[in-house]
Amino acid sequence: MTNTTLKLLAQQLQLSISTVSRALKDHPDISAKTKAKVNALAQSMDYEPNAYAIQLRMQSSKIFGVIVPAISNLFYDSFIAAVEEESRRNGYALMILQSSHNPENELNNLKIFRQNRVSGVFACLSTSAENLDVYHKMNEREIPVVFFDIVPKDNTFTKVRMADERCGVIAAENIIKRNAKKVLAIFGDPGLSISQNRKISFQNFMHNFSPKTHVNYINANSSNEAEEIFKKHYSKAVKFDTVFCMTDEILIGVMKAIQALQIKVPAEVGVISISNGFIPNLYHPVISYVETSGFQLGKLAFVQMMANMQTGKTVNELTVDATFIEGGSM
Amino acid sequence: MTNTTLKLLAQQLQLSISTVSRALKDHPDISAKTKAKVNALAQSMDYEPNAYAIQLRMQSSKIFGVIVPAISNLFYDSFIAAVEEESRRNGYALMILQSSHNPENELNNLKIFRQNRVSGVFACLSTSAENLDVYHKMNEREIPVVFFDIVPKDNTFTKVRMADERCGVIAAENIIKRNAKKVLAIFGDPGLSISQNRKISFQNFMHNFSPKTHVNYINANSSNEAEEIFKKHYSKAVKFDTVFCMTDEILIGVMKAIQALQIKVPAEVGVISISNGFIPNLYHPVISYVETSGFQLGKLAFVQMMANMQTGKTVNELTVDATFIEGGSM
DNA sequence: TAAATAATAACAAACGTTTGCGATAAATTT
DNA sequence: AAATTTATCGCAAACGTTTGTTATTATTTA
Repeated sequence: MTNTTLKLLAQQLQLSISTVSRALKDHPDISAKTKAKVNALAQSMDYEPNAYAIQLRMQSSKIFGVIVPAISNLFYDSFIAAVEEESRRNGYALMILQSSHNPENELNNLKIFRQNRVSGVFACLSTSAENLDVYHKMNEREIPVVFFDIVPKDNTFTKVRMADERCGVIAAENIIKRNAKKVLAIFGDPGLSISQNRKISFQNFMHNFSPKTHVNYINANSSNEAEEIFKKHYSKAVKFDTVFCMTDEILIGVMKAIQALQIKVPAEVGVISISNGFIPNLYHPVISYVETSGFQLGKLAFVQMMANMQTGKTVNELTVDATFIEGGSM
Repeated sequence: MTNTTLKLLAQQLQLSISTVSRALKDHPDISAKTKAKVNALAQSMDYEPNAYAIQLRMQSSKIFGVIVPAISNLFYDSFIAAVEEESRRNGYALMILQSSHNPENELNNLKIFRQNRVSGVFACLSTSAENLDVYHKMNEREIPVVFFDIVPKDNTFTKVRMADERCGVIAAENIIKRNAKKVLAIFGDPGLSISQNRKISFQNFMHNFSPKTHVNYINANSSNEAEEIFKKHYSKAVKFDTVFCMTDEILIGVMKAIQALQIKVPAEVGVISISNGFIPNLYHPVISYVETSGFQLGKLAFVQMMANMQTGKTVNELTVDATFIEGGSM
């Protein structure tokens, strides 16, 4: 069965296509009687306007593109959920593609976006250092790009991200408050600016406010690695009394080690992490964490997108602030 | 800056639009020399075909719609990841919308899909008993619908789902193997067919093979509820020695109770669950589980979609089999 | 009553493609 | 050399909308 079109409706009603079109949009030129007839038939033939024809005519698509490294991810999926929610409220649909941390995929995805004339794109870089030509071209074409999470250094772009520095500081504050003597701090991929920001701010704060607290700084790229690191360091003579986990991945590894070693939290070891809250709530006691919400970031990104579309080109870097969520692990 | 079009290329090259179009698609009617010129200019002006114009002309959209209750979900996000992966390999893009378990949203989403003339839709019902008219209409319009996870009873539709009965049986088998005397079995929302299938098969198997094993059947709708249930039942005189968790949610609650009560797993209580594996791997020992992979389900759904599109209408119900993954909790 | 105005609806072009068909010139065959 | 085939390319219609302009009435005004 073929789709209902304006032409079909027009034929049935012995009206012109334009009249039908205007009637459907409640145009003042059309009489109430005609409008009623048109609407009735449209309803019964369940007419749905062809979005493609509309876009072709209107030159605007009501679709946003979203690129994430992976959809199946605690952080990104909540980001997507937020953007989807807002988009739908504003009459937009989403086209979501994943880069799998591969710049080549990212390029292909952008091509698809351009072919579909998306009204804007939310992009998370697949790697930190990357060729940004495509994005510059998008800007030239007046397709707003809002970068999130992993963003380029280039300041000609609009970016939103978590307040990573604040995260580091807040974590450090709470560690100091606990009166920690020796802490194990595990950070993520040192190649990412996120890691850098969090680490440096953490380090500075620690150093200034509690210079005598001994901190071991280590990097881990997987939860397994974090688990091993924890076990290795915990076997030393002078045990650390606090562990700081920069990511959920790291926290997972650490918690496995803690359970395996049957360590009491927070009595023997205090645990603090940076997270959106899902993982910390899986344990008893609930792990205290500095909240970085993908959901909030999504909301912010959307606001920026809309601002960009209206004001032409507001270039900006906005951050969503971090807050400390008290669990029972400190 | 305006987008590059065939017309623009044609003007620059002093050729007709049709020639440019054919050159770009390597049509035999066009000379090698012309093709070269056209391709060169297209490249330098980085021409991208307008997907909307193409769809309008071709009456087919290369886009699939996906409806999930929530994107931010351990199961659905892996389903989406799989579908996205396959779609991209086959030149399709995805339009993902979430119903938030609300039939009204589901309807709106379907409307958006129709407006965008998607080539097919992957749908997860927001509630079990639901008006299927819209879906019937899609079938009439020859838009293939593949239901997944939460599927309608109606057999005129194509459905893919986990082998829920097998899940129940496998879980029961392993509980019997453990020689359990008293078990606490916590199931999810009794309104969903998933819960029913898993519960009935579990119950039957238990009853036939180990009629003397005492089983408490309880429903829980959230992890908090599961935690309370566990605590309440564990305080009784004759303690259960094994707990079965139908969902990740339930497992999470149970594990919080276990940690709070400092119960030894598997010595004091054996734990088994149904999961895609993420949550079970967060604990030490790793929880044994019957695997239900959203990723695999996604792959299967895609295969079905393609089959449907080619053969016209293959109506079928396919299931992805379940396997037992040994952790250390039994 | 004639003229002007308001109300209603139709015409037609445009958005960017694809593609059947026709046109032209060159190359080949008789 | 005339006739036919082959190689290239252009014309024009169609896909389903939106919208500026024009045409037709009916209504009001002078």
